[in-house]
Amino acid sequence: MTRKQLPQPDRAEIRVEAVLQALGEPVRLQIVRALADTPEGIACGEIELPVTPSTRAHHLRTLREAGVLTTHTEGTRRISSLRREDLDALYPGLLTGVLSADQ
Amino acid sequence: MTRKQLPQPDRAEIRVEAVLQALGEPVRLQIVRALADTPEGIACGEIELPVTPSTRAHHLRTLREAGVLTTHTEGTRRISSLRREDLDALYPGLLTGVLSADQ
DNA sequence: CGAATAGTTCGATGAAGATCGTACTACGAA
DNA sequence: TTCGTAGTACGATCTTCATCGAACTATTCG
Repeated sequence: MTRKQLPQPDRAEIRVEAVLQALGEPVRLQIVRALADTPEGIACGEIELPVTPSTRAHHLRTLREAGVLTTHTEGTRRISSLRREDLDALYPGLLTGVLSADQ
Repeated sequence: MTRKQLPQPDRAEIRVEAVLQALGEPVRLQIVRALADTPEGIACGEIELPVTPSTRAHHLRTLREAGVLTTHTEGTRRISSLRREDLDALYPGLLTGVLSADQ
């Protein structure tokens, strides 16, 4: 079982504009909410989304490049999880606040 | 001196996607940072911004319609201030987190 | 190996939105 | 009432980006 970390920005490279812009898109926010429910990470394809696989890949890349989530391969699957520790360190309260929004 | 509140969404009407999208634009984030420094509100024109007045008006409208700030007239001037109380109630920690980002 | 599975990349398209200049409105001062 | 100031509204333009289908990569399984 191959296991590899996909490229992502270091904590110091994360920019708040990119994070906010990434979170400000409905589909991506839906992804983030799904990840928040499963701290151990989840395979991209298992999140139910109203878009095609290619669009899904685009959004996951955007979130990863913004520093919101981290992804590693596990065989043919890609497991993503929130970079909660980094985000909480950089912007304490932000993630909690976003996720506290009812629906 | 005329004084009038400009139309804005009720607290219950504020949507987190709109807030995040509004905050995820560099010029608008600059506006929000400026407002955070002056709780008593500030005239739009006094915020130094790298855009023309019409673009500035566009961004202020976007922020107002998203529920991020409130604006009232004071003579010919329009004073804006953050809707900190509403945002903190809806998304506790969000604003603090965003503003804690260094630059 | 070959087939199946999970997911990406690329190019095209259409929609959203950031920007500007110009024309306009509202208010206060003279 | 006329002028100046503060700011908005509108229309045009240009850029960004969400979306898709099709082709591709990588990995596991038989």
